[in-house]
Amino acid sequence: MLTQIKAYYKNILPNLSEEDWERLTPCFTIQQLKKGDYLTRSGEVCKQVSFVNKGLLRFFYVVDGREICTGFVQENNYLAQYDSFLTRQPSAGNIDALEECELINLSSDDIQNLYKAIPIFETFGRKIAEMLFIIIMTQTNRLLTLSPEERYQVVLEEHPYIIQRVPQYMIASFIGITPEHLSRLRNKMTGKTSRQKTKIV
Amino acid sequence: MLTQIKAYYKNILPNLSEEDWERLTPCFTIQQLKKGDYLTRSGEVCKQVSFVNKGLLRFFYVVDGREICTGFVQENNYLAQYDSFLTRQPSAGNIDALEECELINLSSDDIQNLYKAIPIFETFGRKIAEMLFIIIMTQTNRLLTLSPEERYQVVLEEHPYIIQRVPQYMIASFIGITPEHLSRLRNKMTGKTSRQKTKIV
DNA sequence: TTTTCATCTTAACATTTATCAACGAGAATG
DNA sequence: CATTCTCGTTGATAAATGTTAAGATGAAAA
Repeated sequence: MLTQIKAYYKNILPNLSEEDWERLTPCFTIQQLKKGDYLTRSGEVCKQVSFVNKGLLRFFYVVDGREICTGFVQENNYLAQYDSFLTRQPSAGNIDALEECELINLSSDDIQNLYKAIPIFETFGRKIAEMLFIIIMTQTNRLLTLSPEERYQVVLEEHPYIIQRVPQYMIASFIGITPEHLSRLRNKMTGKTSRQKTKIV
Repeated sequence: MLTQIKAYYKNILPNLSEEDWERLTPCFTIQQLKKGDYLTRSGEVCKQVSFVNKGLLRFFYVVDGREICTGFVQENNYLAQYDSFLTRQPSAGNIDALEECELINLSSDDIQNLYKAIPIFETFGRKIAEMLFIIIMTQTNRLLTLSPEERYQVVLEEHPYIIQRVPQYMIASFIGITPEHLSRLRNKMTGKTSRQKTKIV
């Protein structure tokens, strides 16, 4: 059960001792989600972070009755409604399961205690925050510097798995266009020789 | 000289001891920038973080010969080409001074040493990363969920100082439109009664 | 199996936004 | 003072993208 998450911690914290790991594991709780289940809903305060042991989830907002995806998280990554988690304010976003999921959770309270009790865990928190920052900054930069077609191309190249597991209309909102428009772009792109254009990030 | 930055640290780390502060200050170096000077250039690896003691700077990319602003940082904030700083890879972005600036710098090497030497400094690093994450995540969400007009409205409401100190064409690229289009939106907006629309984040 | 539902595609049309060019105001410079 | 230069505005036009509606396909459900 904990094989993957232990490897994840060891990768970020090569110096993590067996003792510290043993102090960590009692804090873990397991959560199962079925396809379509919500992990967090708009208006809630997020009080945990989840390691995705199995499955795939999405972040999304509902604007004017439409769902807009802002991110996807698959196995072997950490996931939370971080804005809400960090600010302790209700989030406007939702997270739900696109597939059957198995999560390993860590509560806010436990995390705060771990920060105090295990110095190296503070490093873990910092590195997670730094990773998330880079991911989200990359996305922002792409929204501002790339065309929709280029953004789709990047998704294809960097996250080929997403194409397999996520409906196209979700990808469309993720790159900031309508499903119909993405369909046309795809149609236009097929058969093209690989282009070289300015790519930021 | 260090009044502002000390208050900044004390705010983030209320428990910061006078001793720890004294170990920190020798690492600071002062940098002056004139309007138009670059702090970091595309292609460079960022090896420091800067506290803005005075002035205003912008992040920007050059795409197809055009400058696209992705952020602004004014006095009393930390600033760096963080993607490059964290990954130790060359950045595609630039930072330059929109006004005469005074910066208080901390080098990568010193930061790494401080992480080891002063445990509470690790907390500082984590909180900075968390703050940056929230800022940039908010921007991404707005690019995906708000119209250009709404995005401009948000800038007006949240950063009225930016309007005063930054040329409009930079604001335009920051919210993802052309200067001409922003000019038209502003024209259209004047005289309107305050609207209430769905606002995410 | 049949039926329903979700997803993707396509077309016609509308709207938004970009492009290109010109002009004017005001600041900076000589 | 005259002269650039930067910046914002406006207009005409083009391109990109959204909207609405319809149909096709295949998966899920009855």
